[in-house]
Order: sequence, then C-alpha cells, then structure tokens
Amino acid sequence: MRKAASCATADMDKAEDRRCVEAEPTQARRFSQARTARSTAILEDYAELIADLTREHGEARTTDIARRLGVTLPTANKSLARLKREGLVTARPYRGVFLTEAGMAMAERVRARHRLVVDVLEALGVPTDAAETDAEGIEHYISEVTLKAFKRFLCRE
Amino acid sequence: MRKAASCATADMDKAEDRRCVEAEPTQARRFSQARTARSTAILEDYAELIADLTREHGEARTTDIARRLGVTLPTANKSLARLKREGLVTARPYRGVFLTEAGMAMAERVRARHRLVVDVLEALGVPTDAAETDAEGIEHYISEVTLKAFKRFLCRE
DNA sequence: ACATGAAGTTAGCTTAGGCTAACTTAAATG
DNA sequence: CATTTAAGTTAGCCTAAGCTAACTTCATGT
Repeated sequence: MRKAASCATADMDKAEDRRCVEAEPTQARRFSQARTARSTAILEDYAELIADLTREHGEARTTDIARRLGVTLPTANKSLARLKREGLVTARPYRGVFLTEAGMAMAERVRARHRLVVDVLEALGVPTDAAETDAEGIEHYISEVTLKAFKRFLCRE
Repeated sequence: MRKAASCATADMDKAEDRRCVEAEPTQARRFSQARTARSTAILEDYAELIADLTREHGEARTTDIARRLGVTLPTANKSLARLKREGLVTARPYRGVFLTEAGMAMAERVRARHRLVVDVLEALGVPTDAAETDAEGIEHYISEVTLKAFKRFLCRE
C-alpha cells in the first residue's frame, strides 16, 4: 500500500492527530448538510414564489412561475411535478397551482427567513439589490441556530 | 385566452404596475445567478479541499477527498473528472490530484471567502460549529459587493 | 361559434452528481 | 517475493433540473 498519507503519522503531535482524525466526519457531515439543503432549495423557491403570485394575482399560473424563475415552461412543469409528489402543491391539468398546508407552511417559513437574511445583509452595509440577489442563494443554507442569532443581532441594532 | 392574470391590469395603479412589470426580469436574473453559483459550488468545494489536503499532507488523494466530502470514491472520481475538464486540476491515473494555477487561484479565493463568512457569522453571534456548517453552504452565493461589505463590517467592529 | 394564439403538457435529449458492483493497480507485510 | 488489502477505475444505474420540439387544451375576440 501507498505510504500512509493519513493524519495519524508518528511524527505528529497528539493535538494535531486528534484534530485531523476528527476533521473527516465533521467536515463530511457539513458537506452532507449542504447537499441536503441544496436539494430542497428549489422546492423552497417554488413554494415561496407560488405564495407570492397567489397573493399578488389571486392565483399561481405555471407560465408566471416559469417567467419569474427564468426557466422554460416545461422545466417549471417538471419541477412542479416534484412539488406535487412531495405533497407541497396540488394542481389539476390546465388549472392553476395551489399550495397545500405543508406548502404554505414552507412558503411562510421561507418568506420570513428571506426577509431576515436581506435585513441582516443590509444591516451589514450590503446594498439592497446585492442583498436581494445574494439572499436568493444564501437563504437555503441558514440553520435555525443562525436564524436566531440573526434575530438577536437585528434587535440590538 | 384565460383572463389576464398578468400584472398590468387596468385597475392597478401605476406604481404597482411598474413594480410588477419589473419584478419578472429582475427576479429571473436573481434566480439565474443562484443557479450559476450552484453549479460552481462543487468545483469550489473540491478546489478548497484539495488545497487543504495538500497543505496538511503534502498531497491530495482521491480517497481522502471522498472521505472528507462524505461521498463514495467513484463519486469523487467523477467530480474530479469535471475539475480536470475545466482545467482546475491535473491527475495521472493512480497518482494524486494537483491543482493547476487556475485551481490554486480558485482555492485561495474560496478559502479567504470562507474565512470571512465564518468570521462574520461569529461576529453576529452564531456559535462556531453552526457558523462553519452554514458557511459551507452560504459561501458560494456571496457576491463581490457583499464580500466588501463584510470586510468593512469586520474592520469597524 | 369558431379560429387563433397563448398556456399547458408530453416526449425525449443533456449534464451533473449521487450510488453499487466489479475490476485493476499499487503498496505493505508476512 | 508473493500475497493480501487498500486505492483507484470503469461501467452502469438513478434522480434532478435544464433544454427543444411537437402536440393538446383553453379562452378570447371577431
């Protein structure tokens, strides 16, 4: 076998040894969480957008969803199929799209989180447009713990 | 055609009209940017990790990369093929992986950004572990403008 | 009332990132 | 030095999200 490139080589001191040995599972867990978040990011975007459109227009149409997301109609359609499968929306063919209870809950949670992220970014001096743009990517990766910290930070501003 | 659910209905005032009409391209652009960032996120993770491993062990082995990322060896292998294709790493079969100039530049940029994001989160009161975990997802969506704002914020702390 | 054009759907292709199974290569050790 | 075991590779499968092309449904305006 190839020369041990593993952390635990004899000439390393105990501290570094320990640090290295624990780096793997910890980091793997973090990446894994990011992957999970990535896979729900799209669901969250759709839920939030459907709630917005419903509020603005009284209904959420697939065309409007596609336009706002900047994707084609078939792409939106396919993604909506996933949301249906996961019980977040209901839709009958050629009719609009409606959030289920679960979908509304997700939308509400996401909306609040989005607002919070934008507010924090602006509080940190990020201009509005950049804050909105970056929030669109960032928001899906904010844990509950971080959310709470953000709230506290804004309060004592 | 179905009743116009578009923004520009007669009974809307000019302000809302304008807001709505501009919402589509703006929001579409934001989502599109998030999608772009998402597609480079993995490249950035690999580049950063390869740099770390090289610094720690003098080489970056596919097994270590896979273990740290929490994916299987074939998955890491396939992703590394993409990094090769995009000119970020070089690798000869059964030998380690090495960053190209471009790869090192990316790794350095990503490392600095990661540090900055963690520091900002901690400054906002997020505990270290959550800060590290969330940063792993967040970092890929931070624009240059936001990065600058973060730096300014940390300075005047 | 029907023609037309927009909205929606379906089929099928691509890329990406996961996985397992099976195989090959390399290196450490008896 | 031969064997065993770890590392790396290849093949092939799956799901997701993007696309275009082609088709169907719907609703509006003449």
